This record gives sequence, C-alpha cells and structure tokens, in this order.
Amino acid sequence: MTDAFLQQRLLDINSDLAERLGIEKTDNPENIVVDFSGPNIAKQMHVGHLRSTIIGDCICRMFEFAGHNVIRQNHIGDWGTQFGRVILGFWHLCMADKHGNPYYLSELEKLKEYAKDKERLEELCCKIRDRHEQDYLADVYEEHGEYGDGKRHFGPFLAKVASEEHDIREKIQPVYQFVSTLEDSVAGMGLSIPTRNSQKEPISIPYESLSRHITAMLQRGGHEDVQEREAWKIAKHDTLEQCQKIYDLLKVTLTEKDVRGESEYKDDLPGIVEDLKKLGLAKESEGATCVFPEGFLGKEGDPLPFIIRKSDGAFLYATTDLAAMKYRIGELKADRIIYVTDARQQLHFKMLFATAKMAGWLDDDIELCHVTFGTMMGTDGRPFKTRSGENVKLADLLTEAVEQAKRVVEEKNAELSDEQKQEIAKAVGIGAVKYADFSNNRTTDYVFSFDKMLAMEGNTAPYMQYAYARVKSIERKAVSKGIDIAAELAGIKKLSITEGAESDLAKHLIRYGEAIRLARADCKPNCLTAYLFDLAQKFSSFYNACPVLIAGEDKRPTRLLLCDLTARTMKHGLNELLGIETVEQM
RNA sequence: GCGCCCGUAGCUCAGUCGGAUAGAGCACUGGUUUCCUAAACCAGGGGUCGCAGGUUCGAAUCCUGCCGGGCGUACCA
Repeated sequence: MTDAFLQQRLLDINSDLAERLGIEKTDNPENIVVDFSGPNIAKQMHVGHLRSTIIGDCICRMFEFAGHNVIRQNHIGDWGTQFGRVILGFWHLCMADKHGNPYYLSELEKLKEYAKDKERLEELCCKIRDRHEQDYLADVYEEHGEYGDGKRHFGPFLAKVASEEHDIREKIQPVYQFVSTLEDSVAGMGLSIPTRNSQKEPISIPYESLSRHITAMLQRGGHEDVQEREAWKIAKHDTLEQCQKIYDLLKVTLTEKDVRGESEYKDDLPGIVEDLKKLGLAKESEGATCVFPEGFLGKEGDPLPFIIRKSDGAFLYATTDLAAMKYRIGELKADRIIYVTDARQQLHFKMLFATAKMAGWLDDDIELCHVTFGTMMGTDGRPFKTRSGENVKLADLLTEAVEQAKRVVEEKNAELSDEQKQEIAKAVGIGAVKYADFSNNRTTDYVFSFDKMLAMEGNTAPYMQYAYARVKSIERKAVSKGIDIAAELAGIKKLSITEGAESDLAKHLIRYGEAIRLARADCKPNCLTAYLFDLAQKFSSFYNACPVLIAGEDKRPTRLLLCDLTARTMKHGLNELLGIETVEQM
C-alpha cells in the first residue's frame, strides 16, 4: 500500500457527506426477511431470547446499511401449545378468585420444592387434581340435553377480565408457570381429569395433556370460544408490552409493526396440510400427518417424519413455519429469509427447507439461511440459570448489569453528576451484555460473566466506550484552547503520517468497509467487534505516543483527522451496527 | 446407532473456501503519569493447533479413521 493511496482513502472518508465513511451501498438491493427474537406469550423474556434478539438485530442493521430492504419478522409464540396453557391459566385464576385464595402461588412453590420427593409430589398433585375436578364439575351444567361448561363461573370471569385488563397483568406469568410446572410434575402419574370433547360430550383425559387438549380443540375452530380468545388477546398484548420495554432498553430495532406471530397463520394451517397431501408429500403415520423429506433418518434408520399435524389434530410449529414461509415469499416478496435461532433447531429447519423445496414453494433464487448460535453458559459451565434452576429473566439480568456498571462508575469517577453516572452506567451495563455476546463466535456456547464483560481491560464494551470518550475529550479540550477542528479538517489537503502509531491507525481505519463486509457475509458480529477492538487498541497506542493538541502546525491537522475518523468509525460501528450506546464522557 | 457442532497458550477465545516465524484478551513478571481521561500504554515469558494417517511445493485450515465434550434424533418450540 502506497502512502499516496492511504492518504487519498483517508481524505475520501473524511469528505463523505453521506455519513457512510466512504462505504458504498449495494447495486443489488434484495428483500431480506429476518426472523428473530420470537418470544413466547405469557412467558417473560429470559436469557434464552437474548442471543436471537440481539444477533438478529445486528444482522438487520448490517444488511440495511448495505442498502438492502430488510423486513423484520418477530414470529412470536402465540399459538401452539402455549395457547392452551394460557387458557388453562385463566381458568385457575378464575377458580382462585372463586375460592378467594391464589392457591397457584403457594402450590407452584411446593411443586418445585417437592420435585425430587416423589411421594409428597404425588400427594400434592392428587390434591390439586381433586380440587380441579370438583371446580370443573361445579361449573358444568346440562340443560335441554345440551352439555356446557364455564357458564357459571369461567365465562363471567373472562368477561370481567376483558374489561379490567390491568387487574390481571401481574397474575398471568405466575399462573402460566403453575400450569407448566404442574404438567411436568403429573407426567407419568396416571391421573386423569374430566373435560369435554369438541362434540361437547364429557370425556376423561390424562391430566398432563389437558392444555394440549384445549389447544387442539381451539385450533379446530370452535366458535363458542370467543371469550377465551378475548382473554388471550389481553395476555398477548401484555406480554408484548413487556417485550417492547426490553427491546427499547437493548436498543433493538423491533417495534409492534414487526410482530407477526404464529396466530397470524392459524387460518392457513389446514390448507398447508391439504396442499401437501394433494402433492402426495404428506401421509398419515401413527395417527399424525407427516412429510418424509428424503435423506432424513431416525434412530432405527427409518425415515424421519416432519410432523405437520399431530394425532390429536393440533398443528405445530412445523405447520406454522411452512405457512410463514409461504407468506414471506408470496406477500413479502422475500429474496432471502434469515432465521436466527439456537443451534438445537437445526434439524427442524433442514427439514422445513427440504419440505418447502419438495413442495415447489421455493424459486431457485430464493435463499434460505439458518443462522444458529450456541447456548449461554454460567460460570459453572452449565446453561445459565438461577440458583434454583430457573431461566434468568432478561429484565433482571439487564437491571443487574446496569447496577454493577453503576458501582464501577462511582468508583472511577465519583465527581460526575448523578444524572451523568446513571447515563454512563446504562450505556456501559447494557453495552457490556450485548458486546460480550457479539464478540464471541456465534456458533459456540459462551460463558456469561458480569466480571469479564464489565472489565475495563480486554475486548469489552467499557474498553471501547472509554477509547471513544477519550477521543471526544480531545475535541472538548481543543475548543477550550481555541482550536477550530472543523476548519482544520475542512482545509486539509495533505497528511503527514510519520510515526508508527499514526500509520498503524491510519491503515486500520481504511479497512472498516472490509470488516463490515466480512461480518455481514457470514452473519458474524464478532468480525465487526474484532475490528473495532483493534481500532480501539490502535487508537490507544496512538493516543499515548502522539500528542494531538500540542503537536506542531505540520502534524496537528493529520492527528486531528485520525481522531475524528476514529470517533466516527467507532460511533458508527457501536451505535449504528451493534446498537450499543456511546458516551461522550466516562 | 445416525446427524450436526466443538476440541488452538494456565483460563476465555479469534483465526478454518490452504500460503511465510499460529494471534488476542485475562492471569503472571517488569516498566510508563510536570503532557489531550492511568477505566490507559509499553515490554516479557508461555502453544507437539485433541490423536493418527492422507492430499499438497505448502495444512490449525481440505479428506479418512479414532478419542473426548455438547446438542439433536415422531407428535414442545
């Protein structure tokens, strides 16, 4: 690389008025659908959603910057089995209301406590089941030979809930957990519970499959379930509101308009199954409707099914994903679809892609891409959980990160105002969580540690943010010394790069576009963080070796330019592409 | 059993469509503040790239086998 070339590139970047640091847009803009985040209804976002959410967001930002038309799709889990659990949860809320006792709270604790004590667990489950049966039967009536349930208590309760949604807000999540935990607990105990089938005939089913039974009935499209759907809407709205707060906190570019959940495809599901049957691809097998894509083998070497309808008639995520894919190709005109999920879903997506291909739903030029990532581990080397083995809520994790960052700020910079400290703590804490994730190779598991991610040394958010703050500090000092940076940079025609640190920094600055290209091509944010870390290191060396403001007239403009380009590049990378905040002072 | 991912310095990891003495960070050792933020910088030690073959002028990288770990493998997502 000649000096002339290097200087010309730096001057070109400096004079780029489009704020693109001299990086061109693509000549070939595509419609790129990115499916990411996808939290579940009635469950708070937990650490399991973090990676998909922020990696997916980064991918969107990178393709958008390249000039593509990115269509974000938050494929939330609001149909499927959770649906039945939410309804069952509401039923328990109703019964708790009737008894004047929120039994689900204390019983949830006990179910967890007795998890390893089979005898006591069984005793508790029997007690719960017996009360359930009594409550259910007390709410059933028969008139003129017609069998109905929920007319006395559950129906009116749901009507009340629909009109007083704020009252229910706090209760959905614990009761949902209660239902899930109860289901897990009673599995294999051989308990059964009375309910009805879709012909409104009384039947008895295994207790652990009650929520699935409800799901299946609702998916068959019972018109008498209007109330349940109304209540479910409240739960969904509530969950999304909580999620949006977290997206905003994380600086993730998802909004309500990007939400298109599983339920949006519910009316398409029977058609999907029919179409695949007509094409001769879907067959009945062990009561379920399955596609057997070529090349997928099960344990005994037999063909592996891609199940699109369960034996109880309910649809599942395979069906929904097929419907979503048709929508994205047909309505959104996707040229490329990127799915961002954990690596465990690889087989599902391989079979999904194979099925869509066999069905002829894919033009050859449509690219399907499954971007996977590893599990977040605790420092003990096991998947990151709380001490009691539960998923860590994302809201709690982020709060903790900001608090820990606040402590560091207090320690390092006690003289700042409270407001400044809080702002810095937020940028550093949230930034640290995101940066730690981005800087690790997507495909491998990574160990989550507050201590490491909040360290000032090494490839961390605070180190980057500090480097940025130091550049900004030079600018502030320049103003107080009466140096007009804008004027010096505008009039710059020729650079003077003599020191090794200057040249190292300069050469690195002109390679930003290359780093972005690499990161985007493989959907690997760590390529970008590696570049930015190198940049911060090279700047720090330069900062130490080459004084800027006291440099002679011959050197100062060049050094000011290097500072300015460093700041612009770091800010662009951190803010625009990674969604990590920078602060002017720290 | 089969499939996918991983195995690189004491620790955490980059580098993997072949290219020169294999790179960071942490930790460890020593040094640097009359000068723009020391949350920094500089210097140093430390690696048979899991093992064994093969392809190649050249392999951490590609191929085969093995060992070790993780995940998945019919009605959860």
